[in-house]
Amino acid sequence: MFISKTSEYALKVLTYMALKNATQFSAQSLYVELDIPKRYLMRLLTDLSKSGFIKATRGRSGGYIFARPIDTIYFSEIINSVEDLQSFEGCVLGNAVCPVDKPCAMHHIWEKPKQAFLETIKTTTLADLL
Amino acid sequence: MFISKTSEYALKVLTYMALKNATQFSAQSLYVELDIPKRYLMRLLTDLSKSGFIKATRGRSGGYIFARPIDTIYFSEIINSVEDLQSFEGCVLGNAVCPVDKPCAMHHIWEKPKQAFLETIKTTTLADLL
DNA sequence: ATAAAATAATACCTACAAGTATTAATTTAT
DNA sequence: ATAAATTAATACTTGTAGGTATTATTTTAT
Ligand code: FES
Ligand code: FES
Repeated sequence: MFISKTSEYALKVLTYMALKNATQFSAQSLYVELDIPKRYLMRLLTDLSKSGFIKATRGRSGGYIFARPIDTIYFSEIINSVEDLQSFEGCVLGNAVCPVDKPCAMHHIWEKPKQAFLETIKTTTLADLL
Repeated sequence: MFISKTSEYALKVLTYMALKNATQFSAQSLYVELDIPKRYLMRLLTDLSKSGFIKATRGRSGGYIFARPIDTIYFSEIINSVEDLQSFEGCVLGNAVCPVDKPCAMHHIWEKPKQAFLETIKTTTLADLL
């Protein structure tokens, strides 16, 4: 499972845009390139727009462009905008946070993969794809 | 998100049993210890039983015991019994597998956390908790 | 024998993520 | 001005993981 389908879509869209280096992307053009249900994609684009990653211009020759320099957009921020990143920080056996005094049975074993994941998404930006 | 709630429950049950070192566990006793909805837990226990991790004995003084030595039970096997481990092996951007010739934009970045996760669950058994 | 205490099977319900449909608003080419 | 091409808003539908309810089966203490 790892991340939600919507996170997957969001990453797909933004990584595509980051690599393609076009000035503007219409929902239609993204739809034909990426394998995401059209209407779902369109709503996602508005969401990503509201979240401040991209900027929409409406109307006949409209579309989306990045709203910020891509070296300021961390993967953690993208994922966090469509699902709760907190669920990754917490305990794998369900505690809201890892209690420092009394960690769960899996705490130690879980530490490495958990940190690898969090560190990767927190220290990597879209620009690192280039 | 990481793993499903059901995986979480399965791990919770089996790690608890592995550490507790009692000869037998009733559904009731597991219910009062672990924070899992009772009926859901009961169904899960039958599932874990069918999967061969534990063995049920019915009747008045029944309950569950491990069906195999716990140093043969890998976390990967537990998770795989309640959700599809394949979804972790595949591409983070949705391809069924990572195409060796043409990996996706995130493939390189994703490699480390992905391997950390898979390696941990594939090389660790319940006995390693002791 | 019978009742109690346990697991098993089956069916149903619920909440939420994922997906779809419809209509509105905005911009620009003509 | 008008129509076309785009994004935005809102509401609805679907699929499925998670959770509940009911009844059946099995075993053992009495
Ligand atoms: S306490 Fe459970 S993972 Fe840290
Ligand atoms: S091809 Fe996407 S993660 Fe490997």
